Amino acid sequence: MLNQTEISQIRNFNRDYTKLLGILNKKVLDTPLSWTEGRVLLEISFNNDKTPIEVANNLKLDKSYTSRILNRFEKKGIVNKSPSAKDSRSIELSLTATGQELVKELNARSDQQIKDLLKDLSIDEQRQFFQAMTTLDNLLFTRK
Amino acid sequence: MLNQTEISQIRNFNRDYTKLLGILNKKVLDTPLSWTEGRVLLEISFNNDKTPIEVANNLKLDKSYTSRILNRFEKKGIVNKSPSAKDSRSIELSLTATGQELVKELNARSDQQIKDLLKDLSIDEQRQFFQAMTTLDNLLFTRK
DNA sequence: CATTATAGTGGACTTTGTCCACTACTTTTT
DNA sequence: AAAAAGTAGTGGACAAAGTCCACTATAATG
Repeated sequence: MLNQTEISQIRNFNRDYTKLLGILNKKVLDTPLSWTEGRVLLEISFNNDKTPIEVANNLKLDKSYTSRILNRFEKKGIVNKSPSAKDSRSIELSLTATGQELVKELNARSDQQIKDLLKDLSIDEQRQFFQAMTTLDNLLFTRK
Repeated sequence: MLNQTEISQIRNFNRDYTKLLGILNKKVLDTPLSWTEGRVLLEISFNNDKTPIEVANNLKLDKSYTSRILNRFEKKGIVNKSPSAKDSRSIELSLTATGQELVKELNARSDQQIKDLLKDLSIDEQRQFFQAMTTLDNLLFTRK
């Protein structure tokens, strides 16, 4: 088991890392979308014909809140709502051309954010970074 | 330079990791404090006789917002305010016994959070985790 | 059928955070 | 020493983000 000092170091890292990502997000994400709106948009972009309730469940958002976000998106011409064939209580969401553009832009910005994160590292260090992150990912997520 | 796939992997990791920490925070932090309030409390706990403006600057919070949080803390008996000797516009903050207890509790919970994070890993894997995290920390923060 | 559950919506509200203006004091400039 | 400029803390007013509840319409279950 890890000792107290090591646990503190992990806590420090977590704090610093989330802070760093938060700062980069603030800087990079000067889009017309809030953070949650961005997540909703990306969630819809993953596969088409997603329903509002799926979005809400996957992102653990209140369904009422989600509904309002989607209304905004519709008003802004980012998503289309079409009645679901399977369940007439429900709705199928799809991105408009504008929405797809916005997704592209968000993705490009997120990529740039990562590049910024690594820009002061040498090629070799970037490889080390990637390797270490992959280790964490395997231990925490992938192997589950 | 890292390729597109690798960058995507990093983005995925970042998303998963912040999500994980967020969930743990929500679950663990069922204290009477919001996240920002927790940060303010810890900030005050680092060293005594900190002034409100120092707290606001260090945490990059609005000073007005900070002022309100501190008022709440005072009302709840978490911090004491005493007039600053050096600058009579200012205030020196200190934790009450209650406040110190709360800090202890927050720290214990944060430690527990880390332990929960690692609880499904073997000792050897925990060492791998720690090693990988240290590498990231060195590359991103410490060596700066 | 009758009951129970679910999808989406809007109203009302709370929490969180921002912006601005103000007072009281301090520091700097002249 | 007086005037000007800057700073610490506060409250009002507001905006943004998120929660809770009640409701309608439909679906699923027995």
